[in-house]
This record gives sequence, C-alpha cells and structure tokens, in this order.
Amino acid sequence: MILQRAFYERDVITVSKDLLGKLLVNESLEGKTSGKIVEIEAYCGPEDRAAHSFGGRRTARNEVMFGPKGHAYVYFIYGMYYCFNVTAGNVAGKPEAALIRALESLEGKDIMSNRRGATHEKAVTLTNGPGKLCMAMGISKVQNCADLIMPPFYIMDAPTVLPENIVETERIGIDYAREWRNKPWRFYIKGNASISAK
DNA sequence: TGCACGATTCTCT
DNA sequence: GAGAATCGTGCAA
Repeated sequence: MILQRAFYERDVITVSKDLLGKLLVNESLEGKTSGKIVEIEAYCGPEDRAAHSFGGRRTARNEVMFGPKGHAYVYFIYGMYYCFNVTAGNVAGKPEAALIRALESLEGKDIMSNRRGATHEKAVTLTNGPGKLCMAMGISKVQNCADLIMPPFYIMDAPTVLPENIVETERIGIDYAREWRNKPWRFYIKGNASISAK
C-alpha cells in the first residue's frame, strides 16, 4: 500500500526514521524501478543553517517545501547531479524535508545500470549516494513537486525498521553549516551494504 | 548583469 | 586524498 498524506504530516525527524526500509518506486516509460530506502537525512526548516529554507528563505527553487507534505523536492547540484527530498513536517507551511541519500536497488536493476552507464554494473554502487540514486531511478527536475502518494512516482509502505537497527549520526557535505553540521540528523540502517558512507 | 559556490561523484595519483 | 567536471541559483551591485 502507498504511504498516505498523514504519514508525512508528522515531525520531520520521525518521518525520516520511519522512511527507512520503505520502498521508493518510479514507473517510468522505460520500465519500473524500485529500491528500499536505507539512508536519509532530516533538514529542519528555518532554524537549520544547513537547510535551503534557512531563515525562512523562500525562492522559486524551494517553493515546494512550503506546500503540502509528501511531495518531491528535487534540486540540481554541482552542475551535474540531482538530489531527491520528501517534504514533511508537523507544521503546515513550515519548509522542512528529508533527503534520501541511499537506496538498496530491488526492481529494474538493468534499467538502473543503463541509466548509470556501463562502468557501473555492480548493484550496490548503483544507488549508494544521493546523486547516484536519482540517476538510477530516473529522477530529475521533471519529478520536482510530484505528489508521492500516487503513481507513477510514490513510496510504498514496508515494515518499520526497529530503533536498535537505526544508526544516528551527523549529516554529510554541509561543513558550511557551522554548529548545525554536527546535529545527529542522518539515519541509516545498521549493517546495510548500500549506505553512502560509514 | 555578474559571479561565487554547492545537501556530489568520478578519476587519477 | 586531491582535483576536476559543470551550471542553476541566490545575492550583491
């Protein structure tokens, strides 16, 4: 069953942890690809210096974070990669989101290999990073603002990962965020081979 | 209108 | 472990 709106209308950190183990699915023209979410980071709105919405900044790019929860926030980074976020939060209109950092590929691995290029045929490296999983799943700015509670692009429910199997650590790639850099808002499934970094 | 830089990844040393 | 690739975005001017 597809996760419904209420799932995302909760505290963004709770939503981030609960999204671990869930299945991201994209039914594209090339075929269906899916993967289990194994790594995620929470970005906590205006007070979080690492978030695009820090200070309440509202622009054309991050506009979707101010809208309904459970939508896709996809942005272009470093001139060549996309990052995929899910909007979430227990306060309507507050710009918060969770960054999906890694998947464990399930369906459509051949399609993922094609999208990632011939030099990346090993299953694990297809989706063990935010830019990589977007490439493998066929996510681009086309999916920006997409509603994730209905096909063709959605997240399926799956058994919740137990707290003892969730590792909490500091986020990656946000050295500029000063004191917020060390917040333990990155979560991943303990022992999973598909996470992006230790 | 211009310009510095990023929630990354890959290659080469 | 360092450096390149590569461009939309945000903010200063």
